[in-house]
Amino acid sequence: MSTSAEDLRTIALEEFATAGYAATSLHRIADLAGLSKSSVLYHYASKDALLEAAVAPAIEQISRILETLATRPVTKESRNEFIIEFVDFLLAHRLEVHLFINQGPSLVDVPVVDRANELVQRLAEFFASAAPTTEHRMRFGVALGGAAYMLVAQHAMGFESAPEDETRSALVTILSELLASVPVPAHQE
Amino acid sequence: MSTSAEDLRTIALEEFATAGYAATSLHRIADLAGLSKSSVLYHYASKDALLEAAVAPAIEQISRILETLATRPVTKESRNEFIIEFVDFLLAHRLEVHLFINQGPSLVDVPVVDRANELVQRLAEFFASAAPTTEHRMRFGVALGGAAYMLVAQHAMGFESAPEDETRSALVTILSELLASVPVPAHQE
DNA sequence: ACAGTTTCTGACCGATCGGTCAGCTAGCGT
DNA sequence: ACGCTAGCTGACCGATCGGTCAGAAACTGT
Repeated sequence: MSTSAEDLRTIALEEFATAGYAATSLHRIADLAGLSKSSVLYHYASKDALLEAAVAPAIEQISRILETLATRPVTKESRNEFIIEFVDFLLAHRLEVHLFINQGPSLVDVPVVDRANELVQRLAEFFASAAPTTEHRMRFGVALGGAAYMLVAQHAMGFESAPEDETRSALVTILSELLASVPVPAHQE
Repeated sequence: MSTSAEDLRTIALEEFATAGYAATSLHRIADLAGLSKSSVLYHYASKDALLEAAVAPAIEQISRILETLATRPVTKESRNEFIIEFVDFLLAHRLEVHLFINQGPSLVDVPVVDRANELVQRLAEFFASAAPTTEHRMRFGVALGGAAYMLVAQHAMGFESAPEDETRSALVTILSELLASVPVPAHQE
């Protein structure tokens, strides 16, 4: 098993998410990994392929979460459980989420990003399904975009990153509050 | 008075904010404006200069808002007034804000963007000055990043853009709620 | 009609981009 | 010792990048 391929994925994800996909050259990724540009293209057929490999695990996980979500009925309790699950997902894949949220529209030609955008739409529908008013949809959008922004930009905002569990509980509180007033659909047992 | 220069500013801002600064070429901006790349560089000395010209009005306005903010004492009432003022700023300059929030860290070499980042830090300090806990700071970050995301990505999230006044009132409600629990500093008359 | 200025353009430059290719090097099974 | 493969590299390619420059085109006041 080669560690280089995984190192490249990690490095590329970090750079793509923080500096931007278009602004990150294969040369820079190679330098950060201590390799040559040719070696990067040996492990991954193209820059697109490297991006896909870097974000694939996050896509799979959120896709899995959404599938189990579709089976269970939507109640206040199941939604609160989901928020906790979702926060853990955001914490574990903050770079990928930041990449999707901020660069999604400009990366429409990459298939895996298209799929991510589709998943975000399904998430939005899930939350606003019972009462698709402007405010309810905006609540979800602010929660998602705000969390994604915070998790990678907190150091740029002037305060050092807090311990992980503190961040987690604060995020659960804020997102729960944001989404609490969004009604759940009426359903029969 | 030439309309070309202002057209270029508008077009460049739209492209920089949605497609990304690095991913937007001068050739594309010229095409969208119906001009040649040389003409773009006639009106603006460089790509950086074009970016600076495009975002300068937004910088000046938020800077002015922050100055008047520093003179008045911070109370619950003055903060609620400020939130409304801030929402109107976000609505009027959604593209610029989106650009700062999403691409700020990768554009540190452009002076005007550095100044914008500094202003964001002052805003964060303003809100968390009384109780700089992790949650209070995150509330402001989620509010800012979430609003910036919503205002340009709402069409990408599956629902068409709502009428402006509806968006405005929803945003005021959400941001007020997000920032309501953040205490104001105790002060004497 | 003329000169002067503003606006605009195509040709061109060096640098960098993503990507290809032939070949070097190190390890491993036999 | 041998061949095979995986990992890696520098040289090279066409395309595109931001930017320069000399000059055409259009508009101005006189």
